[in-house]
Amino acid sequence: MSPSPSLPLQDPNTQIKFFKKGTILQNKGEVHLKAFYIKKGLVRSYTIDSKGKQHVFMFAPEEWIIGDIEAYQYKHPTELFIDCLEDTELIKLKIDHLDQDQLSHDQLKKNLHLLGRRVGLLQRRVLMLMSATASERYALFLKDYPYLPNRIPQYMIASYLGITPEALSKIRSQKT
Amino acid sequence: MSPSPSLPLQDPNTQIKFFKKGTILQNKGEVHLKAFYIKKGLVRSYTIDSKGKQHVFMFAPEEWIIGDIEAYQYKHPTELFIDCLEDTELIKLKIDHLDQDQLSHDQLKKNLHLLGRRVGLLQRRVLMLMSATASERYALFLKDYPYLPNRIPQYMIASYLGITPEALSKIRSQKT
DNA sequence: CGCGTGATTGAAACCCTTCAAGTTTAGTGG
DNA sequence: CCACTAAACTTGAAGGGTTTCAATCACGCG
Repeated sequence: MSPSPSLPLQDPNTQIKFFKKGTILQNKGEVHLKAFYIKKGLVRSYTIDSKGKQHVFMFAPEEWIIGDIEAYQYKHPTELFIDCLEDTELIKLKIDHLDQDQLSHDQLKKNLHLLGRRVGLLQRRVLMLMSATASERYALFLKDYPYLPNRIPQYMIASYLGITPEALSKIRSQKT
Repeated sequence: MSPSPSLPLQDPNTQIKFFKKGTILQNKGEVHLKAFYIKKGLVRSYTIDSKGKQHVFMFAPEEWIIGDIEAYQYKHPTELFIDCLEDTELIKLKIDHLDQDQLSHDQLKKNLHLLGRRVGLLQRRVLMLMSATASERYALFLKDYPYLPNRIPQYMIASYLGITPEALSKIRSQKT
């Protein structure tokens, strides 16, 4: 799984901003949605369900874009928190630049390509969540994102995979 | 969850085709991918995993588009079967028309909108699969697609929800 | 050094699956 | 239109993979 193509959605006069590890970039319930292009560092989006449990929706390392397209599309407050897992350097994007009129033909095509890749990733994820056991999920994660595990605490990986930290720990100990 | 916007991706000289219930429109492993705009009827995509189990990826009733964007984006043979659950009237689309050069500005925008909605749906689905119990999943399905249950066999709904037909049957008997 | 966060390990509980049988429904041909 | 057969749904018992809960361990950092 390769990263997103280079910098679509870009507003010519946006500037790079820096945030320290732990900074919350977006809170659940916000209406003015944001999207971020990550230049350096690592960002995560997650939700907290009705039972108070966290679920990691995605990780965004260098060259990825993160945001809540669902909330934007369906015009409701976001379900997603977004925060920095490392000191991060990013570009703030306006999510509604996705399909605005003034965008050039080329920019539209770039955005299309970007969304297409996102759809592809999500399709894989859905099929994975429906068919794979806990240890299969972890194996797939290692294969798709070999460079990520050492940058992310295991309990967050477990959350991304839809299993508990304890289950992941046991899987890892068996695999030796 | 409302249907897709009216007919993007359209090739002016494509024509409507008719298929009988049970017709397979696309087989797993195919390389020349197809996409379909459903005018009337009901179509489904599904995969068969390494253990031989079926998993319904999506249902496409009237005004929806169905295809394997993942396989198209990442240039590999499709994992998805596509077949008709009812007698169906559809328009065959070329999936690589998504971002082709000759498309007009307006068509590109329509396609962007379409993909945006798809991303939104998939995001909801992922979070649902990670956080919801079997009976919560069924409740969400009824809420999002109230018009579908009486057109689809229950074992396929169960498959879409990532649970067994038996589990769904028991949930339904309790909810009385 | 000590505290806090994250990882590990084990036992019990649980939800869902699996397997099997029986029942209902739908489709088809006579 | 009925009879027959296959498909779909239901129901129950047993089993299993994960979760939950709790305790312990490891480690980085002030």
